[in-house]
Amino acid sequence: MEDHGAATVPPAVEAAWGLRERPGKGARPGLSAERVVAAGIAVAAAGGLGAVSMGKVAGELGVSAMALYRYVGSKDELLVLMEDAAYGPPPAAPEGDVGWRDLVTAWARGQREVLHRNLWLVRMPVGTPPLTPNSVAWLEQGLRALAGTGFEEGEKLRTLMLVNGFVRMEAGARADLAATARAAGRTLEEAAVGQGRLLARLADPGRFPAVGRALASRALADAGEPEADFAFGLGRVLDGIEALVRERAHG
Amino acid sequence: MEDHGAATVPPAVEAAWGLRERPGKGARPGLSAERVVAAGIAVAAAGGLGAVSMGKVAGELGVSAMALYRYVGSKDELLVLMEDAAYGPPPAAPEGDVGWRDLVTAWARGQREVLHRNLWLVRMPVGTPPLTPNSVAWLEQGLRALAGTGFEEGEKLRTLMLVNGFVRMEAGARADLAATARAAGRTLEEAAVGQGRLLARLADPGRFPAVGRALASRALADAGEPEADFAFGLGRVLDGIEALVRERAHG
DNA sequence: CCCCGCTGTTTATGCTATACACGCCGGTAT
DNA sequence: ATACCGGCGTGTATAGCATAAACAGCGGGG
Repeated sequence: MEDHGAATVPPAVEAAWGLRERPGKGARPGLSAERVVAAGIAVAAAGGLGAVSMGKVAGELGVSAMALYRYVGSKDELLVLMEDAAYGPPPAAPEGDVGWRDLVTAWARGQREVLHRNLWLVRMPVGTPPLTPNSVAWLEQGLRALAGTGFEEGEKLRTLMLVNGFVRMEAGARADLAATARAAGRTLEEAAVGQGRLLARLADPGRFPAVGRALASRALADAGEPEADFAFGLGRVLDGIEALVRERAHG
Repeated sequence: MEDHGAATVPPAVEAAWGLRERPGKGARPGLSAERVVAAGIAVAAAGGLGAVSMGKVAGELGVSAMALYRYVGSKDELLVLMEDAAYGPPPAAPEGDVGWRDLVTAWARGQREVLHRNLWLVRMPVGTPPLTPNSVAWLEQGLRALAGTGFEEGEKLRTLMLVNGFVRMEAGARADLAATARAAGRTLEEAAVGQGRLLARLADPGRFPAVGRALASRALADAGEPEADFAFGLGRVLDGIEALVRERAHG
């Protein structure tokens, strides 16, 4: 059992890659890891990530809480499997003669769509780097999108980190705004305006003149436009990448 | 008590701005919100954010758990106050005739330093948009840094979101790597290499050729260099901003 | 002077993850 | 055909969590 240097595989990762051995000796399982994960996703979709408890998930399946532990090693493992299942495989890359910019845009929008479909993903606590099958598939897709840039491999990885980070941040901000809006029973734009008014009440314009100026403009209402937020940020990021691409190609 | 449209102020926010009324009628308090928050930060610094429980924090102060509720309305409120206190006021902007790029760089590095000083901040669940005093002060500083760009106010806000998102993401990735490294008792670089070897074992190079290529290069070892990661990402973001600055100035 | 209100505490409730031991069932070896 | 054993789902138990509710003491304002 020489481990000497190789990191141990987390059980959750082994499960996701389907490396669980099924001895086929005893009684047939009445459940499956897939059904447990699906039930977990259902609970999260209905009540948010905070509503995911082993008891609730088990209730969804008409089963006792402890039964789940035959299929997932722990709650954390369940969450990792839920994340992997929710992402799913990346969408097919755009066909035809498209440049890296379109490919990366599609990659980012695909992730954004996933996060929008299941908002609980945004609140998922970050654990290990991507090691589950679909995460690797997304990484593969991203690396392919950058194939035409002439970047070194390390630069590609860092670039994807940057894009992914932006997508997650934007989705998080939107989820926050949506949550406060729902709590107050208002629309997204009303919530954004309310946040601005609240900030204006708390922040002394003498001490915070720049903040006061930003509040005086209708900037916060604009910030409630999620599509514009996303397009702006992604545009900046892509412009920054493009600058490096040009430098590599010409210099 | 007309609320008509103005969002209600979360108690945590009121507390942070020091708007709590002290009736001064009964017995003198033996504690203070500041001491509770400081104890919470101490617990988080020692055992991570997961170790922060009302009981542990109270124990740090030699007091019963319920006593804390005289000073913080809930655990969530305590976390918000901890976050605000940990960020503290932003550092002074660089003196002299420096451009927006240097100012934004200092702003980003300041945040990075805060996150590095208290790693638990990275795991902090995101709640409402920034409404606490120090958050507003950082926002003020960021807006001032962008004063020379000619951006509209909304563009400034979105730009700061972008930069802040990158800083948080990079810190999160580094914290993850550090956690796995510590769990395995290895250095950061060894952990990065271990992750790569693990990925290589799981991901079939036939299905994931681009990932295989990235692994074949020493890219993952490079990715273990946090300073290079940060500089690369921030450089891309700033280049993207600069492209828009030039467009605004010239067009 | 007295009492009200604020202090910290004790107690209790309900929820959480999960270790442990059990009864059961059915495929497999005999 | 039969016995058995390993995987299955369950019931019970523990420890930790946030927080509601009721309580004892003390000190300054009426």
